[in-house]
Amino acid sequence: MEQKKPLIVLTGPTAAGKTGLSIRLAKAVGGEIISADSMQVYKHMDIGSAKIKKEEMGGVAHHLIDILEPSEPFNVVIFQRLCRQAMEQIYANGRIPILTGGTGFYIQAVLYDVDFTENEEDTAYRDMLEALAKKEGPQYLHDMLQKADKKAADAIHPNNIKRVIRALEFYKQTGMHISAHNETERQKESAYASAYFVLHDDRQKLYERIEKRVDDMLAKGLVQEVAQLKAMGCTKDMVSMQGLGYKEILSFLYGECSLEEAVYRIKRDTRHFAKRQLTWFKREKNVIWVNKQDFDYDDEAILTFMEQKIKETTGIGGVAT
RNA sequence: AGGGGAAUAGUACAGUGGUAGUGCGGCGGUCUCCAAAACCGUAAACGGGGGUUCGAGCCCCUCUUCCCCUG
Repeated sequence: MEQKKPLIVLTGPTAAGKTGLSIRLAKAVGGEIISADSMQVYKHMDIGSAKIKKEEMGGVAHHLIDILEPSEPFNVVIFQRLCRQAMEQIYANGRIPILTGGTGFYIQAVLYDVDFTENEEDTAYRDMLEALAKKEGPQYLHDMLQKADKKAADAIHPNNIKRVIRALEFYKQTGMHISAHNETERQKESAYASAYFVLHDDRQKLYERIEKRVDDMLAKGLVQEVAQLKAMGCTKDMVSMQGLGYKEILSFLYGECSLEEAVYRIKRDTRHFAKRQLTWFKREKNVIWVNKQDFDYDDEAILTFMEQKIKETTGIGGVAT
């Protein structure tokens, strides 16, 4: 069997401090950073996505940042493909990939080499189901799924139209049950010699930092950034405009709510988002929790701990190349 | 000081004398192609003390607090 290649994952809830730490880690370990972030892939979206600045990179190579126009679609499958390409390149350079970002689903897709059975665009069927859901109600679609894939239907709540549609689509395209497929995929082990770090902090502190960061974003000109995107022709239905901070400010710019209301929603929804991220990471196997409190918020101590763990799990020493 | 009104969950509000509800927030969870998305679940309250009544969040008295009006 082929030897597993090394992969370092550095994740955690939004505003936990991943970005800063990732640079230091990359330098210590001889790594390059791949962003596992569904919004930082987009150009022209710097402030709201808390994107790292060129001058903050400290010479460390970054991948999957600023690679798409906001009008372009993006999803796990695209991410997985691009991420694999980037990793090959990094291995070829004799360096180590460091997956950094808060999108747990994306990390999972790469780490467990999830099979999404790529198939040609079938938006027609999707659109048809969406229209059907609107007309007949969510229960109607769920009933369809009940007949096609009972197990999936039992597992998915009728109101969760997105996943009901995906399950139906999967059945139509492959003739197989997504419930069975998922079960198989779930049993996979990490495809890499990986160290999976989750950076986290006291909930109260995290929430405070989130609120402060949103205020900072506004001070830096988030509204202007979104206004420019709007002027470029960005609309609500684009994947990029579903990002936190973007959909709310867009709504404000369309006169649908006050700025105060928009800011309130950004803060609230970002807090909720951070909570969902934590829930996700709690479920992931083999994660190494890095509680900042336990290290007295000392980055040096955190780094030492991480290097130690990396040596244990991947066999990589701490010597930079 | 006098007159009037209000007091119900963290908050904003419901609640014929008969099992105290709703939204938002909080907390927990699901997730294998829109995931910064979508979805689900849960805890939590009648200001204090008397009285009337089989039974009081609701009626009466009183205390406390808050709001409005008038000197």
